[in-house]
Amino acid sequence: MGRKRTKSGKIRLAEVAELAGVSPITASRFFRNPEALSVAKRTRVESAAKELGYVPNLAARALASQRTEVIGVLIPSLTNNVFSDVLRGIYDASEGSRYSIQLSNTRYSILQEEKLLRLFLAQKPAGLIVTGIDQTAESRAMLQAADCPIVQIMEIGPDPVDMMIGFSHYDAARAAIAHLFEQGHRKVGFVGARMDPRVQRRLDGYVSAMKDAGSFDQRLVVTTATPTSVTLGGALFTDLLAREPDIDAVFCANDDLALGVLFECRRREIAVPGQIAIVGFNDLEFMAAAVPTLTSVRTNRYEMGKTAATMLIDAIEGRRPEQPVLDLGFKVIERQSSSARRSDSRPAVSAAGAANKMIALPSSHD
Amino acid sequence: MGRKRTKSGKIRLAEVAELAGVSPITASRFFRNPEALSVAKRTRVESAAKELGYVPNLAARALASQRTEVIGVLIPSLTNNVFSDVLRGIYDASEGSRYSIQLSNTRYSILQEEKLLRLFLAQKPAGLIVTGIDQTAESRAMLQAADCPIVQIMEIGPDPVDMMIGFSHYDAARAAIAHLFEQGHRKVGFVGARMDPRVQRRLDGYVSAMKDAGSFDQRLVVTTATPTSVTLGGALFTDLLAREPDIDAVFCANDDLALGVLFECRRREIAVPGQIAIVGFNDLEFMAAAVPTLTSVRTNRYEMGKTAATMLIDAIEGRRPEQPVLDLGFKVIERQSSSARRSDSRPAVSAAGAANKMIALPSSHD
DNA sequence: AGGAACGTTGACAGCGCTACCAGCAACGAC
DNA sequence: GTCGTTGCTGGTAGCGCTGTCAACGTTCCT
Repeated sequence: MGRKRTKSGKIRLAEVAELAGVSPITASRFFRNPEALSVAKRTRVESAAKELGYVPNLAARALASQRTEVIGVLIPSLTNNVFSDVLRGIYDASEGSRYSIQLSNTRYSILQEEKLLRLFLAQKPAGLIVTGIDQTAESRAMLQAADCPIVQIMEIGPDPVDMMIGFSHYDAARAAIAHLFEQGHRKVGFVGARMDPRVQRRLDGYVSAMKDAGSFDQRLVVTTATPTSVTLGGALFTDLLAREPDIDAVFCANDDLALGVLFECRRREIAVPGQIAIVGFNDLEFMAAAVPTLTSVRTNRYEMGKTAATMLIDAIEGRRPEQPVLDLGFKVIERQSSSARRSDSRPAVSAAGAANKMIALPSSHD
Repeated sequence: MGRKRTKSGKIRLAEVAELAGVSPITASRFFRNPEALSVAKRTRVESAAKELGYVPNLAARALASQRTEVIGVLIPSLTNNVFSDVLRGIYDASEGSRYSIQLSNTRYSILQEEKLLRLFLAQKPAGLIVTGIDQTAESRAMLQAADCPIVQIMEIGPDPVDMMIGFSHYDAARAAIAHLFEQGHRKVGFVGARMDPRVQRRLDGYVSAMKDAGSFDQRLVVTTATPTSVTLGGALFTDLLAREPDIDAVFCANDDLALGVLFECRRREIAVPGQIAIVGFNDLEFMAAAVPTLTSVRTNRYEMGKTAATMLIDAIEGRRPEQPVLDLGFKVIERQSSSARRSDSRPAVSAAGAANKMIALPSSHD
């Protein structure tokens, strides 16, 4: 009877055990591995816990068990729509599990990422989700040495640290360009912002596709390190036009830029797709609502987050996936903005319903 | 010498203390209240910690001190742009502090919020940020009873639980309508989605302004419980037009809807603002880039999040703000989409509205 | 029947840190 | 000189839980 009972009605495991008529350790087991208890004790502990409104003390649990039930998530941006979809998937998957999400923002800096990684690892997380495959050597070493499962998301590549889920931005960009060529467009510009590694790989895909077609010209590429925005799309497009007035299509590294290009075309009274075709990337919701509807490359962001968290939790609990690297693929969603060249110069003003009819069409991939 | 040293080179406070030649408790104090140490010991502990690469064990700290350094954040949506800006502010403010953010998504359900609140409170957070002022009675009681600072964000109202930061959605909507009236628009429709409490209060503001002008008609209001989207903006506007073909303006409860209305106008070849004026809400980035540029009500979302977290941390550390309720106000950003009915007049600069916080900006561009 | 194997339960000893209080030196007030 | 007072330091005793291992009863096998 060493310990005095805590004054306020604070419910500890000991209280639950007492009410249930079992030892504290048995009650403890109930919460971690109910199957290990006999049915009789299990129900007794269960009802005792419910009656007292017991909530386990996570700090004590973490201290005693030498591990936490925290999943660390490192993403480069909180405001980018792409990541908010991924995050939603992660949070949805973690809900109902015992794990909680600890989120940190690397702001597209791999040095910041390294710093945060060190911080996270020191707290022995149950698992880790990191963005992309471009880490510092030091970060990579820490990840390799970490004794928890790790999922890299957003893209796939060689040498996964552990698990990996994403798609090939390179292939996706190539598919977008292939689509434009199929529609008869030849002089295709590239507009990109931020130029993080994934955007860079989209650019690489664009370059390779253009070179394959014998159409590559460095002057067709306009990029900036500035963070992306709709306004920026218009500005970059303006630059592109000043350099190469006779382009017939623009591949935008993301949808915000594509929307900016569309507005800039409207401002300049350039017909889309009559004079210039537009293709975006990610297929955000507004792409299907725009006039004309905007072609984009659909990426499965929500699913990516959800699957990543699910894989991670499974791995934490010892159920490692048969497939540690998962390619979620992409789809080129063909819409009005990239339709064949010969169409008249007015944008197709069609019945509201017709716009979304073009959805579908898996491409070279997936 | 009771305890054996942990086998692997795990650095505990005891190791730091030993190297520094002080007792563990003195080393502990160094991390919590360095000023309490003599300068000599302070520097000794500091260099010892650095030399060993000591990282405190947060679980042990939380267990021993009976409190955590976690700030709980409850928001209704992870994908809504509005909240991602707020979140960014919160994360930015928490960075560099000792506090970490624990985020949960209520999905616009106050029952879910209550459940999450119970979960959070059980872990004794250092502070709490909750969205809005509409909680269940039970939630409110828990918040009142919580022994940590609490900030309600996104809006202001009577009876703050503790601290509060936001603005009046009601006044903001009234200001938007006042602006439309100043520009000569009379038959103003309302388009709203999701209809969460804050959107509802925007609707209330709209209704009151319209009634003041003697122009209110229930048929001018089109709403749905469906989550918002650009596409939905077009659909709701279509409904509105079918009911009231001769409206001359639309006030949209958010910018996504406004963009959808703009596209729908384009699809139907309705001139904006010639035939129909459009006003949105929140002033997302794309509003200034659209063609025509779209008028909106600017809200200080990033600042709201940042200030909320800063106030909260200050309160946790005993520096309570002199002003527990902070009204961040709003601004009607006047752009082309709402300019005066006659085509030759340019957007006017006006100081409209009831709220003294409100400042109308000149503009058409940002 | 005897023993092994299994399933179930409990006792004990911490996990790494901090709250609390006691101790000690240095200093000023009387 | 004595007494408090202040500033700094250390010892003790947990915080609430779980890992480990031992002990027990039961079942199954030979």
